[in-house]
Amino acid sequence: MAYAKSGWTALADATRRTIFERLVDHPSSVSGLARALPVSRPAVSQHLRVLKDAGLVVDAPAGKQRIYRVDPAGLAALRAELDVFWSKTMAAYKTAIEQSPEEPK
Amino acid sequence: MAYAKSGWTALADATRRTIFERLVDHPSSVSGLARALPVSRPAVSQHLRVLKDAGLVVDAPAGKQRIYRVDPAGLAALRAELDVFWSKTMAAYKTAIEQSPEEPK
DNA sequence: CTAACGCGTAAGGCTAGACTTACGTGTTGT
DNA sequence: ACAACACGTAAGTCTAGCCTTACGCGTTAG
Repeated sequence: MAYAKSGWTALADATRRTIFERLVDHPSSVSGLARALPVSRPAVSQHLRVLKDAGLVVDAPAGKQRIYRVDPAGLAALRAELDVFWSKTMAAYKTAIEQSPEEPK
Repeated sequence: MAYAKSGWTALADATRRTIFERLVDHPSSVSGLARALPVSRPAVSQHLRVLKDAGLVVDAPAGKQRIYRVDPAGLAALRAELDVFWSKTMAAYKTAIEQSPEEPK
C-alpha cells in the first residue's frame, strides 16, 4: 500500500510533529488538538489530512466529533525504512574500522 | 546534544533524502553526488549543510575533495525518537484492545 | 607560479506549503 | 422545527526554502 506522501514529509513540519506527538500519547478530536496549539482549527484539520494521507493516523467519527489516533501500520513502515538506514550504516561502519575505503568516483 | 535542526526536517526533502540514502550505501564527495542527481553542485552542498547541521552526516577533507558519510550518532538519535513513538503507540494499542474488544469485519 | 579542480557561500527568483477567514455539511440538543 | 456545535474545504496571503548563477578560497598538478 503506497501512501500519498512520505511519512518523512508528514513529520517534517514542527506543528504537525507536535500534533502527532499528542496523538501518540492519546487520541484526540480536532478541536481538542486546536485548543492546545497556537494555530486555528482549520489549520489542524489540514495537518491531520497530511498525516492521514501519509498513513500515520486514522480517524473515526464519534458523534459530532471526529477522533484521530495513530496508525501503527504507518508508524511501522517508517520504522522499517529507518532500520534499513541503520543496518546499512552499521555494516559500513564496521568494515570501515579495519581498512579505509576510498571512493574516487 | 541538541542539533540545529531536527532530523525530521532534514529528511523531509526528497532530494535530501536521496542524498542521504546514497551516503548510507557509501561515502561520497560533493561532486560525486551532484553527478548522480538532477540538481547543481551548489544545491548538493546546501543539502549537505542541512544534513550536517542535523547531525546526520559528517565530512572530512580528502585532498581537493571533501568526503561525506553518515553519522551513526545522529541516525541513532532519530531512531530513538521514533522508538518512543512506537512504544507509546503499542502501549495505547494494547490497552485499547483489552478495554474494548475489536469487532471483526 | 599558474592553471584547473573541488568546494562553499552570496544573491536572487520562484514554487510549495502553512496559515488565515469565510462558508457549507452533518450531528446533537432544545 | 431551529440553533449550536464539530468538522472539512475553498480562496487568498505570506513566509520558508529549494534551486540557480556568480564569485572567492584552498588544494593539487604541470
